[in-house]
Amino acid sequence: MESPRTPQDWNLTPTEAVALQKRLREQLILQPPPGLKVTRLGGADISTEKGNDTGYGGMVVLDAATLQPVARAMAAVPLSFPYVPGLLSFRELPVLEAVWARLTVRPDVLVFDGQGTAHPRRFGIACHGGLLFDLPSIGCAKSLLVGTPGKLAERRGATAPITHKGEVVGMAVRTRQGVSPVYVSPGHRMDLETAVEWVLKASPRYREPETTRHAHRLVNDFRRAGGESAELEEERPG
DNA sequence: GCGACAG
DNA sequence: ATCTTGTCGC
Repeated sequence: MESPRTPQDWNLTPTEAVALQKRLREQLILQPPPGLKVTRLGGADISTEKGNDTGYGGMVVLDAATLQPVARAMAAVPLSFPYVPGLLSFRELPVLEAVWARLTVRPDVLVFDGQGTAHPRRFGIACHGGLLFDLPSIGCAKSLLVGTPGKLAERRGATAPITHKGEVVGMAVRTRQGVSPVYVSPGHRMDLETAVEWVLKASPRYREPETTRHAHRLVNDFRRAGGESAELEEERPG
C-alpha cells in the first residue's frame, strides 16, 4: 500500500516517475478542508548553480494578515534527478523534504514555485508536495507548462481560465496591472477558487506572491553563502 | 515525425 | 534554474 506518509523513494527513472505520478494523483483532494483558517502562508523554492549538483532549498512562513516573515528553514541537498518538463517535483522535492523537516513553525497553506494541476498528468510539484507534506498547497508559476489561458483584462485581479484538453486546469491571474499574469492551480487539499484568492492576497504589490519572493531571496542568499547560515551553524554540535 | 516544454 | 551589464521606463 502507498501512503503520502510513507517515505518516498526518490531513486527513480523518468519512466518510473511518470508511473508514480499517475498513481499518486488518485490521492489528491481538490477541495480545501471545511472551515480552513489560514493564519500562516508558506513559500518554497530552490536555487542551483551552474557547475554544481547541489540544490539549495528554503521555505519561508509569513503571517497571512501582514505578510511579514515569522519563520524559515534551509537545506542543501545533492540533486539526483535532472530537470525534465513535467517531472520537476522529482528534482526539487528531495531538497524541500529536508527543509520541511527543519521547519518548526508550519504554515496552513504552502505555495510552490511551479504548477499544481496545470500539468500534463494533473500532478505538478504543488500536488506532489502537498501530498508529501500533507497540507493544503498551491501552484503559482511564472509560465505555462500546458494549457491555453483565455483573454484577461489589464486590471489587477483579472482572471482567465487555463484550459487543457477541454478542461479547466488552472487560472491566469493578473496580480499587477499591465504586467504578465501568474498561473495558478490547486495542489492538494485545495481548489482553484481558494488558490486564486490566496495568491491575490499574497501579491498586494508585485507580480509574484510575497511567499515566492521571500523564498526566492532566501535560497539565493543561502546558495551564495555556500549553504551556510547562522541558524544551521547553531544546529551543528561541536 | 515535429514542436513545446514549470524550474 | 543559471550565466551576466547596462538600460529603458514608471
